[in-house]
Amino acid sequence: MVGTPRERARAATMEEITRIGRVHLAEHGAAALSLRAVARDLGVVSSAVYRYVASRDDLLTLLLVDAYGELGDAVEAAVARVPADRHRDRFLALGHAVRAWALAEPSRYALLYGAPVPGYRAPEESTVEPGTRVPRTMVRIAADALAAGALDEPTPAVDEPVPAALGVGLDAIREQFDVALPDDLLVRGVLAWSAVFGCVSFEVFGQYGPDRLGDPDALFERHLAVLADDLGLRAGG
Amino acid sequence: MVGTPRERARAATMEEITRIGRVHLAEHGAAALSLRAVARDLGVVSSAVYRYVASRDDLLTLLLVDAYGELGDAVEAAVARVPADRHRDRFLALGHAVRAWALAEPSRYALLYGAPVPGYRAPEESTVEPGTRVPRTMVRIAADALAAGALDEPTPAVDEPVPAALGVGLDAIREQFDVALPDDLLVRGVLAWSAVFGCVSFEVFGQYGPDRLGDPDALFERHLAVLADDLGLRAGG
DNA sequence: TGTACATCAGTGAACGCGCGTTCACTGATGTAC
DNA sequence: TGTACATCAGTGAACGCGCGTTCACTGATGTAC
Repeated sequence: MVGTPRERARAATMEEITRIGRVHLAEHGAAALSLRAVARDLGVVSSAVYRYVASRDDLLTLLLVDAYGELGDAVEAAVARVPADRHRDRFLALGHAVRAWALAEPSRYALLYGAPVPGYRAPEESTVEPGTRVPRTMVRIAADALAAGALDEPTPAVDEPVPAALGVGLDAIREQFDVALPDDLLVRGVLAWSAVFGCVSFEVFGQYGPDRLGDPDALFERHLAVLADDLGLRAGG
Repeated sequence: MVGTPRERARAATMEEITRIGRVHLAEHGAAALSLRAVARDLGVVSSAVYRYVASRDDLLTLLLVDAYGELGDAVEAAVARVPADRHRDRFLALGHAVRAWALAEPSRYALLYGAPVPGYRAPEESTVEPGTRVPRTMVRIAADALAAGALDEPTPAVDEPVPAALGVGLDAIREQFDVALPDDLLVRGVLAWSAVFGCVSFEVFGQYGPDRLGDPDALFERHLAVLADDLGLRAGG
């Protein structure tokens, strides 16, 4: 109970708009998200929504940040539930959390990781930070494992060092996430990151076909295990 | 020059519709694809398009099959350009071809591998076959390598055999693609498949952020190398 | 070869719909003196 | 404590737009005799 009654009413309406937006996203997808429909469900004339949201794109941004936040919360909570020295289990927990959230919220997942909404550009300033929470968590897990000496040295895929141009990109990651990981490991981390989301997207978006390869749980479990191996994460450590 | 003039005119118009549809897909995305807009570009009144296409969904299916076909052609041609006994290079060629097509045709790629278009269900009978050409090609590469004794035995990620329910799904793949691959290898194949598309989707859909990690070419190259290793594909064999 | 008929591409008007956004407005809630 | 004023949520009408789909129609192209 903070702020004046008016402020509280405003905050409540704001939350209600977010809630309704989530539902519409789930039912009709991002491209069909409409201010008028949200207004209808809010029980208010369409122009009234402009008191809360500057435009349709603004509403999309709101929902984008909301979804990134929820996914980020879910992933961080799942990882935190695992003891800090069980690095492989932390990685597996991250993967499971991403998949569970995506299966529970397919349309919001699609908003984040499907094709970009045509004609919409997410504003970087409000979107980059919430959008990097998952990769940040993953890089952190790898860095912790490395620091604890719990990482196997994987057979390098290529003997040559990474090209200079790629090295610059990797430096940016190290700086942004404040970790010190060698090039090869960082590249493997990026692969694990995109591979996890690749598997999840294939499952959520129906690429495995109508019969879904029989047992999606077991399939994902095995995939995570291979990716953990690629990172050098030992069982039990 | 086959068929009556009328039939040829019809085929030409059909192709023109497909061409215009591709352009609209590229410019506005699948959700905004509209029969009326296609009619406008075709220089014809909107109802005339119904002579060629039963509905908007029908047009989407047409474009879906068209895109799958073009991607399939590109991938198969790229793989065929590599000598049949250079299995790893064939796999790399597949990956490069997928990525090149996706970067050249981001909206059509999004139609195939982004989130499903809300409210649209692809008819299986016309869509499954063209949609499985890439995984079929990949499984074939692995099977050829195995048959030629050119596959390293990878360290198994898990010692236990795959669960029965997953085994059933794998049997279905073996039957559909007419290959005999052991469970573990097949699971790795599915991972490589979804990981390749995961990497490509991240790049095409902008998940790597505005600076794109510096050198996307080199990054993808390394990722492909790791995935090839995971399949046991030896360099040069 | 010529005529009667069938096929089919394309027209134009209409149906009912939903959309984002602006604008002048009413009336309730809050604030300063 | 009471009054004058400012703030702000919500109204209702309007703008101009695009959409999918149906329907009765015209007129050209093809076909059977």
